[in-house]
Amino acid sequence: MKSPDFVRALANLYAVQLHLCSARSPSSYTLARSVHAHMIASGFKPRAHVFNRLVDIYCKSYNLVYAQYLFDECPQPDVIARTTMIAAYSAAGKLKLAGEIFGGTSFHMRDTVFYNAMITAYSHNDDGHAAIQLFCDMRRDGFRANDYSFSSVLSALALVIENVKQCQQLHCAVVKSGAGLTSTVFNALLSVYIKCATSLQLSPSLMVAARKLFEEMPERDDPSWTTMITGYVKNDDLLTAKELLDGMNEKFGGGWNAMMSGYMHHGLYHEALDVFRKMLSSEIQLDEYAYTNVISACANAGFFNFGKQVHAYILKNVVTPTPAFSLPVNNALITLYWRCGKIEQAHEIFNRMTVQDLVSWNAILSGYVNVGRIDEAKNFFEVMPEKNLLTWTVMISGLAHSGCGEEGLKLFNQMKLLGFKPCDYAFAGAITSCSVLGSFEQGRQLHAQLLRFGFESSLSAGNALITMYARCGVVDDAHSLFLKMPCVDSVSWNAMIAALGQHGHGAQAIEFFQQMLKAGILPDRITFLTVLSACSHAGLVNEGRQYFDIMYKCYNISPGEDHYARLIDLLCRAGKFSEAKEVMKLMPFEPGVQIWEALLAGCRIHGNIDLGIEAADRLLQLIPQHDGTHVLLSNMYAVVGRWEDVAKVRKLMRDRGIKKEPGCSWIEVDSKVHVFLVDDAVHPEVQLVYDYLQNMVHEMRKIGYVPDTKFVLHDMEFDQKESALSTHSEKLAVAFGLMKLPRQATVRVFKNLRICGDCHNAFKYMSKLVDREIVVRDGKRFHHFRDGKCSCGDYW
DNA sequence: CTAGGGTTAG
Repeated sequence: MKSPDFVRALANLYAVQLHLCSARSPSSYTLARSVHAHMIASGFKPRAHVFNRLVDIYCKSYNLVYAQYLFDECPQPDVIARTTMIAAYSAAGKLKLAGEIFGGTSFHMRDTVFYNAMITAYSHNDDGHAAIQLFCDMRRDGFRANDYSFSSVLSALALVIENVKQCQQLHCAVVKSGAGLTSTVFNALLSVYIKCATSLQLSPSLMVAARKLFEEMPERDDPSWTTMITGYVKNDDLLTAKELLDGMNEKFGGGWNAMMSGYMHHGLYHEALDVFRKMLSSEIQLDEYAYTNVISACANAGFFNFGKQVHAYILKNVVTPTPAFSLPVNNALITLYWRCGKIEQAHEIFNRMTVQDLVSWNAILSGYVNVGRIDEAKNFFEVMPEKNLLTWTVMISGLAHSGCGEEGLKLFNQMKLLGFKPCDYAFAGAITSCSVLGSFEQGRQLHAQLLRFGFESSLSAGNALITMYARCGVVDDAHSLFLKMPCVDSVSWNAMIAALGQHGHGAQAIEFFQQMLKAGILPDRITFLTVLSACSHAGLVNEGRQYFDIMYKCYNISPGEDHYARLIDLLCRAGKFSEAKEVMKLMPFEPGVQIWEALLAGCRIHGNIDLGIEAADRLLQLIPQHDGTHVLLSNMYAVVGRWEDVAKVRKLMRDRGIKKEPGCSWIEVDSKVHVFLVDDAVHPEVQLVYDYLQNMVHEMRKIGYVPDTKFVLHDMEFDQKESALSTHSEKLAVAFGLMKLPRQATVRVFKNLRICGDCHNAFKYMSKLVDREIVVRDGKRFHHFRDGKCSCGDYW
């Protein structure tokens, strides 16, 4: 046990120490933690001012939980502690808790400062009316409003003002009110003018009035300059903002930060960096806003090296940053690191932060989503302490882009049930989910909902819709949407070229590409990927090669592995293996997974067994557990009738525990979607369809559509060969559709697995037999079978 | 202890 004297001495020491450091100083947080720990260990109950000091430090370092804990420990918290807590709750957006403290404080304890804190709490949380009401109550109850009260209520008024007249009336009222006309009050008034200018779309006249007020102010401090410069920035007048900043002689940092942020939001990253460099070389104090702005600009613009240098500079020159300092800076750093491909470092920064807020969580979540590590992203999503609209949106679009369409849609509905109003990005994610699933009906409903929400001119949602319509089989709808969109960007053009290409309309895709160039849109690396795919799917070998060449020559885009893979794919599908090998020799890097996959797929089609085995060997070294490689290898052996080797690969797959996905098809009949599974023996129509197919196989053999020796079996054993064709689910589905649909109607099949050679043959035959179009989705591509031929020109 | 301004996540 400590003696009472010792504890008293300690208490005095604490009080002095805490009194000496500012609440925002770097060491205050560490000191508070050790004092707090000591208090708990020794059972020491300090006097109110020490409590208040600790509460204040915790609040200022965003450590609301500790502050709350201390506050609850206070036997009788005085008005100062209460004021501090109200401010902290307000900053954390917990208006209700702030209100509880306010309401639970008796009248005789209250003072003006206490009222001011609550007025500010309301106005910071966008409840202007409540703030104004409380300001009136305060004066009615006999408390004198001071300049802080006026500043607070002015910012509340900015929230509710509806027209210019009110704005000017307010100006007069303030002058007459007898408020101490301090610079704070002027700044608040200036801010009212500028907020109105921005929201009422009457910017010119109000900005002139604001500037007049600014010039007439008795003295202009840092916030005055910041407010005025921000005003111009918010009204998209960067030129005037810059002029004003250049005319400023004081060493205030706020205006510079505002300027940097303005440049960044207009995509002028070089200018933003210039501002930062000027700040560095002048005597302006760099603060967290400056660092946050510049790091964010670097992350957005891809200036990763500069960003990392700033990080190093901070670590070297800013001693022991407090959590309050480091929170926004670290949040920006998380984004910087994952954007430059260093997700592990981003994670480490996240882990090392003493406090994380929602922004930190969203930043790291986006990181994992954007590098495609969806399982880790899901884990973060699960354990997040709170979620906002952005959280949900990021997760939904992440799931959709990782192929988890069902989960994406589920989350979208969950989000709506929780009362979040989806933004256009959220819609885009949900729509992309439909593309993945091929759910045309749901996609159309989402489109209708989107219009009801007033997002008809949204670029991101529009682009997602183009892809959705295309991947649900209706290119025409995609096209008419593209034409209806009020403005389009390169993503829209890419989506449209992809839509045409995926449906085998190679020539039209190229035509669209030419139109894009004519419209003055610069093609990017995605454009070329898309164009090359289109050529490959339609068998346009020469065109594809030509576009591959101009990519670097005319547009200075160096082809990546993905571009080379498309080119190899194009050549191999056409059977030009020696040329493909030539390309691989001249390639500036070693072939990776994508290249070998393209090669193997081509070999499978043409039965080029030697090259195919080499490709498969390489692939199995690179990705030993990949099911697709095994399937392709086994199919290739099947193409040349090496059934023993097929069986060996099958055994290998079993030994390695590789399970192939069950084949599953969706077929659209009378707008209802029927599902067939490979082993769907319970489906009442299966036997009927089976007989239909047996008969069809027989007929196909007679005219040579199904060569006996080139039967490709991808999920059967060798001895099941005879029944293979009739058990393939997609063919069952088509047969079913043909029997049910009225003549001439188009049959659409949506399937996410690759179709095989015998499917392709069967579809061709069926289309001729029944004289109608059959549309089959094969991964991201489509085959249109008509009159015994396929749109892919048999370059499948 | 309270005010006015500039920041971070897609």
